[in-house]
Amino acid sequence: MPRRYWLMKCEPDAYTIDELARDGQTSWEGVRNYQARNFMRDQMQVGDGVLFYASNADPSGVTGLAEVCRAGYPDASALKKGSDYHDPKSTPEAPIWFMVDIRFVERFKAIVSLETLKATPGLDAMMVTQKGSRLSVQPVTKAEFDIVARLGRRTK
DNA sequence: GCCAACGTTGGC
DNA sequence: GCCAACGTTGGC
Repeated sequence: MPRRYWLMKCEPDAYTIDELARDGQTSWEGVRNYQARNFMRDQMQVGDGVLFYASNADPSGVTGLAEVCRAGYPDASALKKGSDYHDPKSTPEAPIWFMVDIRFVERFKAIVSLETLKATPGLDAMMVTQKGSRLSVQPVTKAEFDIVARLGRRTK
């Protein structure tokens, strides 16, 4: 299967590209949306490229690159009583929620802001640039991924 | 902090 | 299975 590309959102209060750089890799726990879950459970593969997106930030935008280093597996936090992410409907036998692991690849010199994404030709179809798009794990094309990576590497 | 857009829940 | 009410997301 060819390498695929994704955009994953996270609020800076929860996790940042700097923390990923420090940790090397992390488990993407806590996603509680079925569409996003399906992508992680069914489609994301080791080696897939990830645009790391900071949402609810000032400004919001892509702060770096990551790579899937473990394909979808059950999200243990859903089973943990007392966890913020606990879901009583999920059981070890029939887990509802899934996550992937990602590893740090690159921290952009400067954030590629949502404003920039919206203004860049070739990125018009990206989900994240559409109004009302709330999906926290989104597919992106290789062309889109490459454009954003180039924007992130340029020195202003 | 506001609020529009969206996803989920639950009564019927 | 409809849809109103509710909770959440996320840009601004």
